[in-house]
Amino acid sequence: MLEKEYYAQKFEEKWMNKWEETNPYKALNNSDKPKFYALSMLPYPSGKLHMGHVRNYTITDVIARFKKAQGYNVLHPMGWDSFGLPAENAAIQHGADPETWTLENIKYMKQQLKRLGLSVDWSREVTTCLPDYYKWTQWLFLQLYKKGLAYKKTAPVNWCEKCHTVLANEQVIDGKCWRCDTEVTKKNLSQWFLKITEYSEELLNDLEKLKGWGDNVKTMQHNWIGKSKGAILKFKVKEIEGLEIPVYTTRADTVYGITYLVVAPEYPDIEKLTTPENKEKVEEYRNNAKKLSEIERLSTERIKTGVPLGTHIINPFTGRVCPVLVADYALVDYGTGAVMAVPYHDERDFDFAKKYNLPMIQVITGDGFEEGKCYTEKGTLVNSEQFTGMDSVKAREEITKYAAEKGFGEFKTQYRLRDWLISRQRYWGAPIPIVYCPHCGEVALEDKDLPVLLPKDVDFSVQGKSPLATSESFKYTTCPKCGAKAERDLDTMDTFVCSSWYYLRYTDANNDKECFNRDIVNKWLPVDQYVGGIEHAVLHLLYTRFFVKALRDCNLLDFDEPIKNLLTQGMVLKDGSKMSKSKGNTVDPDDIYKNYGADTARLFILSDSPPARDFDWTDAGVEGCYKFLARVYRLYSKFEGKIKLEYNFDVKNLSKHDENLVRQAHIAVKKITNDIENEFQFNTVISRYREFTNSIYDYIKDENSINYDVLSFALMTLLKLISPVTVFMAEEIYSALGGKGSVHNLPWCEYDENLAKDSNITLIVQVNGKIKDKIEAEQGLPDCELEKLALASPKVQELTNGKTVVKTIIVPNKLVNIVVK
RNA sequence: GCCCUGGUGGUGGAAUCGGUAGACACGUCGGACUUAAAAUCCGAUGAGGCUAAUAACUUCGUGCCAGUUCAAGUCUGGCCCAGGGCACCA
Repeated sequence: MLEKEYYAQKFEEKWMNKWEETNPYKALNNSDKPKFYALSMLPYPSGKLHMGHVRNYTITDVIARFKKAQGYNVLHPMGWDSFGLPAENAAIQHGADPETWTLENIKYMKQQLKRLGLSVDWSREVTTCLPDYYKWTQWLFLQLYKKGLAYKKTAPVNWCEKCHTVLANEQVIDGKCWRCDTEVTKKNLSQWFLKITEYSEELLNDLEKLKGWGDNVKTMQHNWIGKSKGAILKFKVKEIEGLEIPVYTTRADTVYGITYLVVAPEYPDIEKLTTPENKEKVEEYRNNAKKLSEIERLSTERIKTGVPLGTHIINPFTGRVCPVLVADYALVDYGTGAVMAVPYHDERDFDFAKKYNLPMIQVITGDGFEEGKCYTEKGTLVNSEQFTGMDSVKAREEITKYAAEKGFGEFKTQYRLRDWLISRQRYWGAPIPIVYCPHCGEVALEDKDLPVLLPKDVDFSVQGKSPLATSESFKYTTCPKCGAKAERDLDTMDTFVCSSWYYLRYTDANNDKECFNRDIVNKWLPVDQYVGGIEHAVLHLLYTRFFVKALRDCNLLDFDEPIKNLLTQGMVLKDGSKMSKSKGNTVDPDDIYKNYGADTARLFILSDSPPARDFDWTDAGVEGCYKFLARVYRLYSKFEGKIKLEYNFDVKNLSKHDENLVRQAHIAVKKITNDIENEFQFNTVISRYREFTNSIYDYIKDENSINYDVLSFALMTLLKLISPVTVFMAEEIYSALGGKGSVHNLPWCEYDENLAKDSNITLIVQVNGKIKDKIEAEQGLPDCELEKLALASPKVQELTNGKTVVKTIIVPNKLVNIVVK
């Protein structure tokens, strides 16, 4: 029996528990049905679910349920990205064990997810901080290592003083730590890197294959990879025999305009290039540069400074002798760390040359060129000997060719992308499975030695070095090669390594022999629909693409891209601004479950805004959705006992009144199906629910004229349409009406194209493109009939009277436009 | 500076192909029911003009300016603004 009024709290938990017992959402690794892999970005177990999670997982859940109803074998898994700093910081602050803290959070949040009614196959749950998972993270690291894709090197790396660890380039946002906003400094450390740059070209080219990704994400990755085509040119140093300075340039066409050369303060040969009389000034300059923060140094506003080194280069094209200077506008880690300066045709060189009174030579001219002003556009070469008169774009090619022939240059493609630094000086991560032996050096562990378990006897409070160094039991081991006493690597891996392959593990989550079975992973991948936040555009979403390509080359799987379709959902705002604890405008999902039920939360978070846009959470909106659910529920409650699960009618014999409702049902099915298939426009889907519900209310206004077969058809259609969104209410109603099994196992509704439109049309009558009349007419009248109808309109006659009809435009079933003079 | 996304009522947002701009809601106002309130149900709601009028009619209206077209929120060109990304990248 249904209650008289909708009260979600009475039945939501009942169904949650029932589904827990029966696991109706189990995905099968062998099924005849076509597969559909619906994936959400896995949560970090921070303690409680927030509304961003609710939005993310509701979207994925509705997609998964829709596809299931359409007959797909759906894989919709969930897991925990559970290594990372917050657990460790909690350990430091409250003396808790990071593992206990994390697992407790998982337990709580898992309950919250279940309460949200997700159709997740929990038998495939993955927890990245547990040994049965990180064993395979370590194993995969070793595969990359063996393939030469993981290497250790000493380099200046990004250091966050607050997090006490290094960061990857992608984790530095505007010179600050992505996690805590602390300004990042540089440190020289020996660290592990993954060779993502080996895949620069493929990562860039394959973006084109990703038709199901938004342009915003693709452009971000495109910019991040930052490909540019140019040339390396080598300049002999006049004072030092055998020493050359190579530069990278995209403007080889301007070589005849070079008047000086600039090297970065960290340029390796800088000391050789400095003459004794300049030594003091140069060192002072370099020390100052070191002190400048990354943010200051990267500011384009800053006035450019530099000092001469005292040495010179000879321009091989002109024989001209040009001074070499150090200036911090040259960057050591891009190109060669040295820049050829052509002040007349480069803004930066221009500013710098003006400040220090360095000479300028014009070598390009073109439209908009002005004497004495910097000209950076394309044009025609001047003052360039045999290249004078050549188009500048062509000259780039020709001059580089010339340089190559003469042996002082070559073509060069440059990328901005850097290798991925994955060492972290923190405890709560997967240990790096490498040991250092005094005899054998760097040695990879063997498979049988995995996992390298995290030790418990650790002092978390150490700062500036890895906490693992404080564990004697962990630090010392024996060399797998020679058995001598050896030391382990004391860093852990970036958590983004763990999250780069979790969705592969879902396909075969309980396999304890392999990280995943090759056939199974090939079968499920690529992910058909991935849903998550845009903030991972150049983090997770780039790393994971690299990972799959690397694992393919390690011969572990057979596809090139992991994600076929990507939906990046917008943020959840509260009353127009970002939800945050400091502003005190957060909404706790538990409160919503308690006061309105999970169905209301699900319905509301999908309404109002399309998924990709930001969503504004308002109390009034929640209230409105709750009322709508109550309105739907009342329909079923009111007619309980009269609603038939099996109904029977022939549309041809129905009254206009009945036929109209049947049509409204078919229209609703058609539009809702299309809206979901067309970029998951759930906001309009929910509008259609309301429209169709309003139609049913219209239909029942006169209780005496109700045909219960027709009404049952409409109500059962509505129930099925709404079931992916309001999962509990749909099940409750279906069960109360005596439905067998679960409403969530019913197939999706079909529609009849002929019935999915109104029987009549409103013909729009225009005169000279302006609407003058609207006429009710039958569907499908021929053009000549429509024209007759339009011309018969009194208003049209009034307006055409005494004028000539030039032409008539007819759009079938829609519009007639009469053009008069 | 370069790139991406967007700009529609008081608000969130609708509008396959160029073909009724503002679906569906929120809000507001009014009505029914009620002793009263809540809930519910019904109705009005882009701006202006004309009007006794809520009827009829009419003008304007999708960031701005042009253009194409019988017809433009939608297409083309040029701008403006907002949000996001990249950037002393040579």
